[in-house]
Amino acid sequence: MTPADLITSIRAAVSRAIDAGAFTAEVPDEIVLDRPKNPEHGDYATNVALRLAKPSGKPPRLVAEAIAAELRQDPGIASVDIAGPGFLNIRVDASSLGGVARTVVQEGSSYGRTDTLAGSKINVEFISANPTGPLHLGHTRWAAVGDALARVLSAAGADVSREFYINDRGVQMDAFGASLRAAALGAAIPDNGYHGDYIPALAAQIVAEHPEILELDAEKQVDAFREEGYRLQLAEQRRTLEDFGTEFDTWYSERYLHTSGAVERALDQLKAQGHLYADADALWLRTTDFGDDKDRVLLKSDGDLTYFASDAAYYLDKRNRGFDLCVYLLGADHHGYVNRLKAIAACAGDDPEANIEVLIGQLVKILRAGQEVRLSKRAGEIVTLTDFVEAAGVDAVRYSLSRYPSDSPLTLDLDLITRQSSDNPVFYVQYAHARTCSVIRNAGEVGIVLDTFVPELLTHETETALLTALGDFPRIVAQAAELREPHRVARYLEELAGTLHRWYEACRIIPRGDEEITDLNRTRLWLNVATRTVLSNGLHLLGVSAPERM
RNA sequence: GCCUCCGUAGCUCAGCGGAUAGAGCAGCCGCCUUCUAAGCGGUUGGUCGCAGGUUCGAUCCCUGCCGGAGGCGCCA
Repeated sequence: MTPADLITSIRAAVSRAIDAGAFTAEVPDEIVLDRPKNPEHGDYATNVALRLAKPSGKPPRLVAEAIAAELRQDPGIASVDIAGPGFLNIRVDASSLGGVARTVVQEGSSYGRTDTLAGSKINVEFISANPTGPLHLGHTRWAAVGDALARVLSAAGADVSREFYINDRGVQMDAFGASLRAAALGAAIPDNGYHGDYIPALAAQIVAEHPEILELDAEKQVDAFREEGYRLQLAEQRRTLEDFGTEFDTWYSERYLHTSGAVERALDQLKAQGHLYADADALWLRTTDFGDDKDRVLLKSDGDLTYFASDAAYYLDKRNRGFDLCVYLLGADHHGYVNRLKAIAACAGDDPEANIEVLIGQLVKILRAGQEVRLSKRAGEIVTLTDFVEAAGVDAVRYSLSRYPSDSPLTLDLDLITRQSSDNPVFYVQYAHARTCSVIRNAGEVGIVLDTFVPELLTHETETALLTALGDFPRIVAQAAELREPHRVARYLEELAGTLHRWYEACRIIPRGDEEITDLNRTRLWLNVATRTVLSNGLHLLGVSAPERM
């Protein structure tokens, strides 16, 4: 009996109690099933009686009694107790609970997938860096969390597309070209230019590959440096992200928005919706109609389109490509964009609550030897994704960033997350996985096979705990998707790893010495395999490897 | 001034209205002849920023205040 099965049983019990006239109320749409913190309270608990007390006008405990009486009729339910103001504490009988292990093993790598978001087509846009330099710490957070979010949304049944918006248009590109040219010629980098260490190296590479660039006149030279630098930096970003395990379905160029006519189409569409107006020779979008604090310029009086015009066109282009929901993952410095992006959706006639969602990633700081590693150009300590991965490894970086909600500021201790010990949650979870794999190998050597499964033998308290934890996984994944909080998967895995370790200490899977193989050994092997499956599926959702040996 | 996020153990942080508020680290004490000790058990540590409100019940929701981070351009 999985938690979903139990909810079905509870709903049926509520329905029968109502039909029997015990109280009058509607059967609730949603029934909340909890895992009590204190295992003595039962395997599961529900507050459904407390919820129904008010609408039915009956005391909570009376409602609870009526539901409990019905629920006890259900085969598979061992006991139902009423506690406190009217909680139902439920114990599932061992053979029924043990069935979770079989379900997990049978479903294998698809265990945890649900259809809670089935039918929705979601565009997840993240990182979207300028192609003018290396990816830094802020990008790294989204490279990990955005990718994990996309995986979690997919697991919940959504049709997900990952997208990287290339900011390849605008004055920062010219500043980039001018900086490269200056570096190549040994001149001073312009004040508004790029001062990173990578600039001279990149300039030298461009000159080496295209010596003829030095023959061009100044203006053409800036253009040429800009375009070559763009090409190389974009390739570098793609390679870096690929090595990090984050791949995109679409790399979308801002320039393409303009060359493809998407911007004109967007202006036409917004005009048709009646939210455009002209003032002081500029063209404005009346975003204040929809919660923005000021209207925004689309076309400047000098005839240039603003970045905001690209934003509007880009959003509409995504919608025209068939996405029901556009998710934007932005850095904390962009949080002022939330209202205006939502206003774009509203101005276009969309529902800003349903079609667009903006998540803000707060700042990440890194401590090394107790000191903050600063983003300082002068000190040469620019923290790039590559630096971070070199220092800690892909798994540790991805996991460390994925186990926190992205909307809270984060401080990571480099010394801690690079330590290969239990201090480090990623190793704790990976070790649990490796341990289950080791048991599977040893079981194979002694000849234990999964031919017999006797769930009622799984009666130890650590086995009950492990089974209920395994049963939670699909709900955790669905919740992580719904709330856009992949960190819930990481926290769950840490709990599960601890539950596995405690079981492993308490219960032997493989017989000692020359003891005979019993059904208990075989059945425990099922539980071990089920746990391995969930640890592996969960780590996969975070883009972290699940090693078989450590 | 306005907007967003944050304030929970010495530190880093979980906890989308439920029971005695949790984890890891740091500190202290134990457990390896047999399935991975990268593990397990025990122990120390809290006015959940403050004050009201809503509720059977608030760390969680609402209001105000205090403190911290960030954002408020015909820049990109």
